[in-house]
Amino acid sequence: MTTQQQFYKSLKTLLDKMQLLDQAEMQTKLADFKPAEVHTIQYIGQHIGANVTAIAAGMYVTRGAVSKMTKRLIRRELIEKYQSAENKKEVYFRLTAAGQKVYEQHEAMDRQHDKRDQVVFDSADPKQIAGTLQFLQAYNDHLDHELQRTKQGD
Amino acid sequence: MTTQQQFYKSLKTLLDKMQLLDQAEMQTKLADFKPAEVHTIQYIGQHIGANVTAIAAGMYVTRGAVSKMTKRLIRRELIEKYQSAENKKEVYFRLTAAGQKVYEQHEAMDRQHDKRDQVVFDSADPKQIAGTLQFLQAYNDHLDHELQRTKQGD
DNA sequence: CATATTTTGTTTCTTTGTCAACAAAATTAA
DNA sequence: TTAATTTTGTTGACAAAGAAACAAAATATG
Repeated sequence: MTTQQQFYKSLKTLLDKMQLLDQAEMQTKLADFKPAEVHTIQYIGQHIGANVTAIAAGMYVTRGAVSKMTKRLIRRELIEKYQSAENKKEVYFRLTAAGQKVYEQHEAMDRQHDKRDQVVFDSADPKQIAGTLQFLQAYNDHLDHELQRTKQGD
Repeated sequence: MTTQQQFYKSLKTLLDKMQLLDQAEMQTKLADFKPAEVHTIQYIGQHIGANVTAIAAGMYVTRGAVSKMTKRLIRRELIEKYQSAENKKEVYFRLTAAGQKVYEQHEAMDRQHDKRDQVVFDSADPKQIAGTLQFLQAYNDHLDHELQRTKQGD
């Protein structure tokens, strides 16, 4: 296996495992809400005033997916939609009080996960961590360019 | 944003972007096959003799998902199922000639992706890459322990 | 300004996966 | 060995996301 393949596999399984752990906890602590609902609430909470297209781009899903999910969250009174006077096409969202509560519960869970994995960061060489972040950033930048290229090139 | 949060976000978006790029290419080069079909063919090609449960564990999906997907691949004559004399309960799979062809096409694509991203590995300090792999491995090991713990603990 | 083009959001249909219930086989316990 | 338990694979109902077609609004172009 090449270094690249090893890197990819490590990355992939790491996230798979995180998701497995997170999901198990979510089912107990936020049982009334589907993972995708919580995920969307989190994104809206962190990006107030984002429209459907922006949320879709940020979450790497289609606008259709966001449209459906926000509709559901509105029905469940976890978010509100609003529009501006200048632009009657775009739709923006904000959390309701109930949504804010879910948001905060999820944030608390996130901090709990950070604590759970703190030992990994504590026992690693700070230089190694910094190097890892730097490498991930470089890879991300490269893929941004590639995505840009495919958008134009085809 | 803490280092951990930064790390997680980088990881997540990196894989999102990879998937975006890969999917676009798959739709042109392996248009007759759905992404999940190709993915399963790849796993079976790399793990000959794996049963449903093993495939599910390896791909981080449920046995139900594997059962349905393998059924479809058998119908499309891309894989074959077989059983052993010793164990009449477990079901194993192997690629047909047609499946092998898809497998090889996908492997070729993978090598192409490696080439596409080679520049990232070439321009990074080898020590940084090694450190990154090491850190990812340490994190993976930690999560394996955590998963073990939750399986016992609840 | 008027028209063509693009952007934005929604909807329908399809794909993919989970969960839970189940039957058959294998394993463990009595 | 027989009975209880666990493992394995399958199925049906349902959840979530993608793709494509569409209408309304905004923007660009002549």
